[in-house]
Amino acid sequence: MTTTRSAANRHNAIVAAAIEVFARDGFAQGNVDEIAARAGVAKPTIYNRFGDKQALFQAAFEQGTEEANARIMTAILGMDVRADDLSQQLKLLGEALVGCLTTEHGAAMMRLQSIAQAQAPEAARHNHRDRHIDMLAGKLAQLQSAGRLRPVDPRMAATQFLALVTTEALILSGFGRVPISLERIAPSVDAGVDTFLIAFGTSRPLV
Amino acid sequence: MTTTRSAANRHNAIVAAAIEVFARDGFAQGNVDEIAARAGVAKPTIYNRFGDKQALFQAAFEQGTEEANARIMTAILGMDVRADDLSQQLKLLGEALVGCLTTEHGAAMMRLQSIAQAQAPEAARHNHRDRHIDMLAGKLAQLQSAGRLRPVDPRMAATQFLALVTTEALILSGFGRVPISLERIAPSVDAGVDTFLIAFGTSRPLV
Amino acid sequence: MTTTRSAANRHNAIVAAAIEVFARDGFAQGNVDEIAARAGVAKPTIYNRFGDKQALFQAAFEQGTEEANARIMTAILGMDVRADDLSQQLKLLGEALVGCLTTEHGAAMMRLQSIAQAQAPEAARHNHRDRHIDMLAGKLAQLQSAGRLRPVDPRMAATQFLALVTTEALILSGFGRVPISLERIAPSVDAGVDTFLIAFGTSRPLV
Amino acid sequence: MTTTRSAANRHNAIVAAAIEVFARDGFAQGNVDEIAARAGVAKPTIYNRFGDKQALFQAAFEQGTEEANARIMTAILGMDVRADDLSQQLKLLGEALVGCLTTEHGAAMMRLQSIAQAQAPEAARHNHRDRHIDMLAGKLAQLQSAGRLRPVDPRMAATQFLALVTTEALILSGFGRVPISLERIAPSVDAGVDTFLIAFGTSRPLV
DNA sequence: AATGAATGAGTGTTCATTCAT
DNA sequence: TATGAATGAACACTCATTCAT
Repeated sequence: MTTTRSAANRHNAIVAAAIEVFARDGFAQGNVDEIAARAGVAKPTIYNRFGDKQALFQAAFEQGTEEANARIMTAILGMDVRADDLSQQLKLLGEALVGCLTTEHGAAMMRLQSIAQAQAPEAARHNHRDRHIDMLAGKLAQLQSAGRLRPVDPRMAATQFLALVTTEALILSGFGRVPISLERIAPSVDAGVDTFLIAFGTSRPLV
Repeated sequence: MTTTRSAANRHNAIVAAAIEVFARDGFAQGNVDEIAARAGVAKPTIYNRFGDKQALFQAAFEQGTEEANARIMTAILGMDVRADDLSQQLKLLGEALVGCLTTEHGAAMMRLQSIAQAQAPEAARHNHRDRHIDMLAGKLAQLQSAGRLRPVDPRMAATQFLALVTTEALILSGFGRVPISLERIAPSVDAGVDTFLIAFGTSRPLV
Repeated sequence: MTTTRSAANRHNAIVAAAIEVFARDGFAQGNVDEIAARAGVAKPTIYNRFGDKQALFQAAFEQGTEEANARIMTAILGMDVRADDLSQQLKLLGEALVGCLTTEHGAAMMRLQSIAQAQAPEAARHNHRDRHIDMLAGKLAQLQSAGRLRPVDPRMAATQFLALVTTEALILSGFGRVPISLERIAPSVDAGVDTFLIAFGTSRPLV
Repeated sequence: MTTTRSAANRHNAIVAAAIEVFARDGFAQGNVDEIAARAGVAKPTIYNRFGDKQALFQAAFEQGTEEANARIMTAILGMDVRADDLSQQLKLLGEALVGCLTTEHGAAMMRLQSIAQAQAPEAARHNHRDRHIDMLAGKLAQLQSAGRLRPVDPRMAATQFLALVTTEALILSGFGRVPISLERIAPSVDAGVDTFLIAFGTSRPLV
């Protein structure tokens, strides 16, 4: 009670600082001193709580991933499968997903993701991508049941949806290094959705 | 003739060693001592020729990229737009492209690519992706002229082709960190081509 | 009380070691590793406390200069302007001043002085020579008031006193590099005082 | 005959470059690469001709000293012991001597001198100071014979003359590091000569 | 539990010097 | 003889990690 900053506060401050620093500088270049300074704690405090640099990274990565994951899940869950304009719904979803990457935090997480890939492959498994695909596949299955999408393997469709819709954003953003505006990326999202609907929709366009 | 190793040999040995080491350990962790040892030269030789670690990385990255680029260009150029079975041609192309990534060298280059992204964004521009898309777009345009693909923007189609066909390989391989077999990835390539042809082909499948 | 070496101890040990090493080897050749070893600390301790080699030199130079300065000030202040034998007083002063240079520490400081001159001219301003001249001028002014020296500009007289009395010692000692004994240098000190008194005294010798 | 630069030319160019570089940067910091570049030769050429860095320094120091010495000797020899105005003659001499230090080359030589003192004490013996004192003593002896100076040990008088006249210039110039103008230093030269004449002249001033 | 200070182990870079031509 | 290229040996400086308090 006397301490102005609770233990949880400290913990969060450290993790937040670690995300910033690791996302900016990578694992090897990320400086524990700077993390401590930004978090407003002494270095040994970090070591007392996290053990070593690798574990600190892990913790930061996991917590950050969790947050990003929650956002993505929310976006997917938010899609209204009963709305009239399916194309628009999918484009909104696509933009929401891409938006998760263009966010400061989202970009940082992408960087952490690729850093983790290089640094601690086992940790990188926590990317939750399978969960996103499952959840999206669930939505697509509903659309199939409603006769609004062709009845193909929903996980495959979900995977390809993500590829069509997000790849360009990933590349343009340099995998999270360069911030990109939604305006810049929207056309490729829309084009991805269009292609997706041609391939998987039930109302075929003229040849 | 008398010297067992010419200057060019040394240069290549250094670059090759740099690619290996940087691809495995990243830029910051990549050890110049080890690069020198692997190349069989003294450390100052590297500094004499390349200036500093960053420039060495740049050189390695550019040369490696050039090689990978050549392979990809060859794969694209090799596609026979007049062959009867378009689907098979595209699948062969897709597998060739994915093969460029599953190669030892290709994987290394992908790792360098993402490292460069983090380390020297301006350098990472040398990834030639636009050239690949242009070249592939050229091929697709030919197919459009022949009435075998719908007449849509060929660059957009090329971009989406690459997304559909290669994304899964990129993700499964952890962006080059984990080697993947062609067998493992072939299904997703084929599925990507199938979807591509449904969306962009002229002979529509049954609904 | 429990720690055998307090922080201040460490600090002093480092500075002392730095003085020794820099005085012997110069700035560029002076090895931080050796300074650390002599001081019985780890190298990073030095860098933590002083920042870099240049700052370490500065600190050593300033502290050493301060000490040498104190000794010289004491010598000047110690001169008794009321003693009967003025010549003897001045010779004692001269020998004391020269003694400050023949000391191990004094010689080291002279070397540091010339090293600093080359290395960090702005730092070398801390040589306090002006203060010595001022203080000596004060003493000479007292002697002038007492009618024991001719009434000329006391700072000029002080400057020339120092030149006459110490120049030979400086040169013989190779500016601090070679230790010289007081016996060896005393004659030139005495001769300097004699000349000084002929020029500035009030009781003229026979021609 | 075919080579545009003779061997002697090369030699001189190297020595000149060495003087510049060593005077500016000291021995340890003086870079052989830069010396070679300034001299327009390859580094091994220097090593072929001089052996090692130390020998190169020695050679540069000796040749430079020789030149400076010649200038000083000329100044001393040029004093007219029969001129009416002795004071003026001595002041001209003093200014000439000080001028040898304010020269670009003279200052460089002073720096080399103190560097040599630190680097190779045995080499520093080549400073010819004793010769200057001898030669000046000879002049003073002539003046004594002519009854224009009191008959005291001429070497001692010469030594004190140099001290009185040049010390201030040495100090103000930071031993050659800072260029000083003759105007700035002339007063102290004149004052030194005045004091010298009071102490050693035969026509006494009023008390 | 938190910290100021210390440290061992490295790492990029430089430079005098030497081969090979 | 002159040189382009190579190298061994250092060295300043950093940083994750740990003591002592």
